[in-house]
Amino acid sequence: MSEFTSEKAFLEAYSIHEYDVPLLTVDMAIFSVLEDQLQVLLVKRAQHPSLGKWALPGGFVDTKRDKSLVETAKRKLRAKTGVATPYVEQVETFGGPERDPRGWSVTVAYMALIPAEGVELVPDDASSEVIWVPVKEMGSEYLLAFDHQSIFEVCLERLKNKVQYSSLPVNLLPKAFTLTELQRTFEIVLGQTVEKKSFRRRILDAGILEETGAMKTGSSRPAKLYRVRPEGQAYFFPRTIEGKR
Amino acid sequence: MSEFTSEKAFLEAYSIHEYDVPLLTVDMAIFSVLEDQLQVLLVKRAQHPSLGKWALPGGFVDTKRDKSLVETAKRKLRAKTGVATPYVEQVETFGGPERDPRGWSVTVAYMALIPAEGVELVPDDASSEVIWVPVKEMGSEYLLAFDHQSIFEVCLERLKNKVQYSSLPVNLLPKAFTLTELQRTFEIVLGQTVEKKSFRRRILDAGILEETGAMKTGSSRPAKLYRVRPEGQAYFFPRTIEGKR
DNA sequence: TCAATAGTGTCTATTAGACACTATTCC
DNA sequence: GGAATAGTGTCTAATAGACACTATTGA
Repeated sequence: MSEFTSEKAFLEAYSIHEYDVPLLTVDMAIFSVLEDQLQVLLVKRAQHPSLGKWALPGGFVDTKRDKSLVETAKRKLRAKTGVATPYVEQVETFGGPERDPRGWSVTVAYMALIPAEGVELVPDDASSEVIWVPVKEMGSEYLLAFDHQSIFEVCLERLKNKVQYSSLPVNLLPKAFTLTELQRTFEIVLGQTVEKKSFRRRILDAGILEETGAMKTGSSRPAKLYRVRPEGQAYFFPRTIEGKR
Repeated sequence: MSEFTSEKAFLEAYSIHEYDVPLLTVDMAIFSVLEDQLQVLLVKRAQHPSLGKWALPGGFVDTKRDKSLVETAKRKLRAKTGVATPYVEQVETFGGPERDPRGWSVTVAYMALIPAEGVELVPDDASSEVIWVPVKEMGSEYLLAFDHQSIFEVCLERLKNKVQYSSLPVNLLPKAFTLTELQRTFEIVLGQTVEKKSFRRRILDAGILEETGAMKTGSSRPAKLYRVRPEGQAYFFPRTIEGKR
């Protein structure tokens, strides 16, 4: 049993600095679709360790300001992209003695989906450059710091998997979009074509969209513009997209 | 840019104790089926804070011994139950300034599924009692320390959700079992009955089981005994269990 | 009128649910 | 033979894929 008789006495004597605690960071894979490709945001580190290497954006919890881990993630994302209302989802937490040269460390990995339009990438103290990189070029062109390559891969896998049975990709598009644009976005993330009628039935029957009333004109026949219903950010379908038989 | 010219100089001067780092723990919801009920393992805390309160088992990472977070989780589980090869899955990481009186803290929550038979619950330094509690009694009978009630609820929700489309419940049974026993286990976790033929088709067509060759006798007509194929621990079905139309 | 894209009608294949049926054991 | 449980045959309903079809615009 404890040597302290009351919890109050225990807490007054408690100092976290007496223990060998792991380092804790939050990192994120921020995805968007630009130029008909799924891309991920990378920063060039302006600080030790791994100064000058590419990495996923992230950093320490600000225990003075952040009220939760997702707040830390959103704060980092807003600093880099200016986007205030991203779709953010916790993916997995990684920990071990070897992943950071400073010692036993833990990182809580998030993925975020944001629309590409209107985003302006801004470097800060922690990063000298901020860029979009097509996910197809990851692993070969860009060598990431720490274990960020494998964190990225886990986030990408989660995204690709979830697209099979959820409406997540709506978060990659601007507020109003056509069904064809939405289908194209699904196809880009899935890496495979989708049958038009099935896709439209699936999305429309799910009831996650509503017509804006406006039309998108320009090419040929105008298309209806839709927006996401307030609660439609993450609908889960009872079946996965099955693809060709 | 950094005031250090080399990463080596930076690391030599680095001390984690100069920073205001969050506390990090690992907690887990260990599930099993006993007496035809889904139950979760609770411990009575033998240490401050919240000494004497019920809690999910867990604790600090041992930076000397643990090579990863899941190792920490498995070590805690083995200490309480003696089970060496549980099904363990990371669920979510929670963090915030209010969840622990010692300050900004983070816990990585895992859930585990273990067969009930042959498990002997053993208290240790950190826990004066270790018990199984039916999940139906959680929230009313047992008030948990910290934010463990909500962590438990998230783990339970993950489990119930995943049973809809995966073969996870096979991990709640002993090595050999009949299809009726497996069906009953699914029903207990789902909280709803399942149609026999549909269930058998689903499981058998998935190819995750193999016959042991032995039969279970005792009541009336003997039933074939099955075991999980090596890679069958977590099969994902393309559709969810839909229940009555 | 033609090209291009939006959007629909409808058939087929697959699979989960329903449920009655048969099979094998113990008593 | 009857109770009890294991296990099957087979029809129906729901839905995703296939794909040809129609609709509406600009040039």
